[in-house]
Amino acid sequence: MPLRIATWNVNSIKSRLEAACAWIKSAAPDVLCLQEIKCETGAFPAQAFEDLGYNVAVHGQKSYNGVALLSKWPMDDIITALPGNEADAQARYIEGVVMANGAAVRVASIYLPNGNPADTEKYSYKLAWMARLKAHAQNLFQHEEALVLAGDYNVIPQPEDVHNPASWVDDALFKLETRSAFREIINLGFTEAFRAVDCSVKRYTFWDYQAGAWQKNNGLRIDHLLLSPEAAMRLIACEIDKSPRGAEKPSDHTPIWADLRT
DNA sequence: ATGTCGATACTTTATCGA
Repeated sequence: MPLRIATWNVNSIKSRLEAACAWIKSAAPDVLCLQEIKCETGAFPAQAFEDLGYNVAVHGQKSYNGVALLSKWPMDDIITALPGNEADAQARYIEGVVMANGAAVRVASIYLPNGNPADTEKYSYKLAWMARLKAHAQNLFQHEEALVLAGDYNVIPQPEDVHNPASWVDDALFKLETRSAFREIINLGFTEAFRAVDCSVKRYTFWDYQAGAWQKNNGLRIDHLLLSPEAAMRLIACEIDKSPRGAEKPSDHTPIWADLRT
């Protein structure tokens, strides 16, 4: 059995608890990285996931942001902040080592800042956060271990990852500066799992709630799994599961998972 | 052109963030 690592921005775990439990039962991920849980750590519905056989690690925050790791396997070395800025109070990062049948895989659940509007301090915060992520990833690379940085990157890597690239050139998710910062992280030696196995276009992980974006397939591919070489050599599949986005009361994101050989 | 959600509070509608 491969090790399945998934990521899903649920846009409030309170609103999505039923959908999350249903998806977990159907996709049976070993690890699920959640973003935008939008609740404080103590308010996270851990019991519901423990009942499904998962260990739970949460870094929550009132109202906004918030990330979590669910793992069928024991987790160790949990860290709940991206190093590099002690003053940053936004809950956007949690990392842990999953002990899967004796083989350790380090997994992070990432909620990278949106950054819009791009002419404000929100965008400089995004770029600073990406620089911190790069620095931290560079440190993690020294371990030469299987490492998966998964989450909502709020980055459209390439024109083929958005329905209408021309209208997104000034957006914080697609600006050249954003894509360049993402590329800098990739260039440390990561493999972006989806593009490693699938070159098809019009493949998205997010569709805005507005303007019939889902019905028209006007989406964005902004949820990614970045694999260290030790993880990438084990990659056997990566798929976007669109079904939760088409269900009742959906998140605006849908899950994406990668299977690693064990 | 607009369109939608979810959380919050001096709440029952407006504001913010996405």
